[in-house]
Amino acid sequence: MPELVDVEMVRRKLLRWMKGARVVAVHATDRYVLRPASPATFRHALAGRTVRGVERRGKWLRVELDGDLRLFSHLGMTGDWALCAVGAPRMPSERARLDLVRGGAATALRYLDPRRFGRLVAARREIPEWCALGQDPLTDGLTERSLRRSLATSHRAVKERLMDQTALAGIGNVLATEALWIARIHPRARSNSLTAVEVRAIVRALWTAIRRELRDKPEGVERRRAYGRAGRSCPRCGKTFARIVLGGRTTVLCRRCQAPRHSARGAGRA
DNA sequence: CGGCATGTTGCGCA
DNA sequence: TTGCGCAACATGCC
Repeated sequence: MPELVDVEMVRRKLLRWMKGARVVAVHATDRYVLRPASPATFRHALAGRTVRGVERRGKWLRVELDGDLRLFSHLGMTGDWALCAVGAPRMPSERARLDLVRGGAATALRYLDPRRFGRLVAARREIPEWCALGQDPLTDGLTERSLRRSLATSHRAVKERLMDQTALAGIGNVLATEALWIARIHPRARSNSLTAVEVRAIVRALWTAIRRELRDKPEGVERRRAYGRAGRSCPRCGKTFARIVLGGRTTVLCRRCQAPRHSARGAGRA
């Protein structure tokens, strides 16, 4: 469930469910998801507090509560928040639960995460992971100028740079793969070798991909053009999509549309 | 059974 | 010191 757009959807529903509500009880027993805090510390920090708002930067959520407390939530690969009835039986993938009261009505929210790559952190100040995040396209904006600056300072593969959360926050494998296909840029192209025209194409492609996911969620999966389509044909030119591994992550590309730019010195293989 | 997965971190080796 | 590949983390699905 975990890229900028998915996390933004979770933020919106959390805001709807939590804003103005008071946390009356906390059930949290999964030490792994709460790491390194103990469940007791976590419960104690949250109990009795009222939710003021829910923010997001990149793939991190920050629930603001009174008394200057913040609940940070990262969904990892399979995390999600869901509404349930107070006292509902625990689900196998349930890692934490907050019982809430708002205007006399009692509800509960549970954090579900079968794979447990996610994290929950209650803290009185910002956490390092949050502070290290780069610009978030939706909350901070994303322009040709800002992306050019961020790409120019790295010679790593452009796809890895786009997914570097300290450079640009929220871009994951889906958005990076989609955007580079739309922009017709080879994922292994050196970040700082891109021309102004190419950077502009990536900015536009990122917005196209983000907008498409925002609009189509959650059925939009089938509308993806490159991600998850290795072995099928490129909707633009018909050539079979190739699959490579870049930075340890599966990367799908069209070798015709996304051919490496020719370099006199003989540039990258892929 | 093996392979793969929307994420992050840490280790060992250039 | 920096950068990169790779394994690990824990679990489900095909």
